[in-house]
Amino acid sequence: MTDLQDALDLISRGAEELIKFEELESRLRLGRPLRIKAGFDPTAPDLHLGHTVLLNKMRQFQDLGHQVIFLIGDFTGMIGDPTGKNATRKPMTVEDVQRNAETYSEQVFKVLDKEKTELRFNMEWFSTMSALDITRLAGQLTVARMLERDDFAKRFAAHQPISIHEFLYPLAQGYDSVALRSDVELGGTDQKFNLLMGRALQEHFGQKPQIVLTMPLLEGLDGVNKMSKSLGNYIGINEPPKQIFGKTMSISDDLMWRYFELLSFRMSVTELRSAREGVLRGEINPRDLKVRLAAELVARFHGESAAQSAIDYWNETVRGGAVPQDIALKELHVHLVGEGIAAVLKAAGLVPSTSEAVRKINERAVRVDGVVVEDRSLALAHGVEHLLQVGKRSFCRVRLLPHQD
RNA sequence: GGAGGAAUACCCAAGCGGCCAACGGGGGCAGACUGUAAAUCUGCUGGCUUCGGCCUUCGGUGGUUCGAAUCCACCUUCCUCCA
Repeated sequence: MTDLQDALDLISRGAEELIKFEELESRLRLGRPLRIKAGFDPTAPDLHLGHTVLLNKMRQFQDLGHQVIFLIGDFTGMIGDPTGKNATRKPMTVEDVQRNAETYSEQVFKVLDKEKTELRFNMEWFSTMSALDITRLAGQLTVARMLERDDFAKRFAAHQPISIHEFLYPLAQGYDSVALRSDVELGGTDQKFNLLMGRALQEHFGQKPQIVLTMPLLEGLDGVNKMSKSLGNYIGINEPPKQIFGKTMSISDDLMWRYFELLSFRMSVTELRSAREGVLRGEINPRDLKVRLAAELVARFHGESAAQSAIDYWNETVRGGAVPQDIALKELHVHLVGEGIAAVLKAAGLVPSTSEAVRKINERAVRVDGVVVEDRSLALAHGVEHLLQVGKRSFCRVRLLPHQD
């Protein structure tokens, strides 16, 4: 009984919506591994933490002993989830799909247990369907029901075009659940309509409707917009350890709780609650919690030792203000008549322009060999190695050499 | 097809003949402080510079003028209303 309660707690952690809770409860009681489905577009992915929210949930199901199905929508991907653009997507070749599937695997199995994951493609069942089959499938749904979907409703009300084929996407995604006999389907909140479609179709095909679990969209580093590559507010799972660590440390104390809830495996819900109280009482420094979160994330994608060295690096450079050890030496070719400091900073790539360099010097943000530069006419000698620094975090070791000509 | 309106720096947005490299906000960067790269406060935010200045920029192309982001013509793109 407590096992069941623990499972329910873990499954609901961070979830936006669970339809329906009682169904999940009774299905867990069956004692058999449930089939957990989540679908993904066959695009070439470059995953960031936002994507891992869903993967984490899948992983939790795996840890509870359930069967996770990673479905690549190579058929649905050709339709494209309705966006209002009045065109079907360009068909992908088998090779495209294969390549993208591999790119997925490289990243996804940093979170999921590969051995316990069933990888499927929905072309498996759609490629053999006839026009008659599809028409019959479409016969299960009414236009009115389709128009309940928010973006369809809006577009219809605004007299914007909706192509017939756009109706096929939710239909196809729903049918995937029938083909896979899924017990639970996971998706982002934006997927709710499609996920519910699975319930409707499964019922028509005599199956028990799947439980629908939606996960929220993770906010990006700014704490406001959802994490996305185009906004640049993301932490990529393939980023180097120091970057993952640093970016995590830069989130606000408020946002940290959200990240813990959705991204951490190590901090249980109860631990999290008491940590929160500790911070409120001023007994716990939020920084220390953030360090734990950052370390956990680095460890997940790069291993424990990388996490430890990221912590050490952080303590030395950010907290201690020390100069990092591993700064590459750059040899710059400059004119014989001593080049001004501003030009050298630009050549070293520390600032985008000499004007910016001059500004930074005026802001007393530039150091050469640890000494603040006061005079922008400073010229560096040739042959000697110098340590340049702009702000607290940008370093470059340079040696000036005479220009070749 | 007809009638209006709008296009300004990374984004939003003022300016409507000289005081405009262009108000303000966001974002970004830096400084101070701190318990972290959180929060808060302050500064900076086109390029080049021998620090005197110089050069390029306000959708595009021409024009008017001593002088244009600002006026005129044409072009391009977007939005709104009518059919």
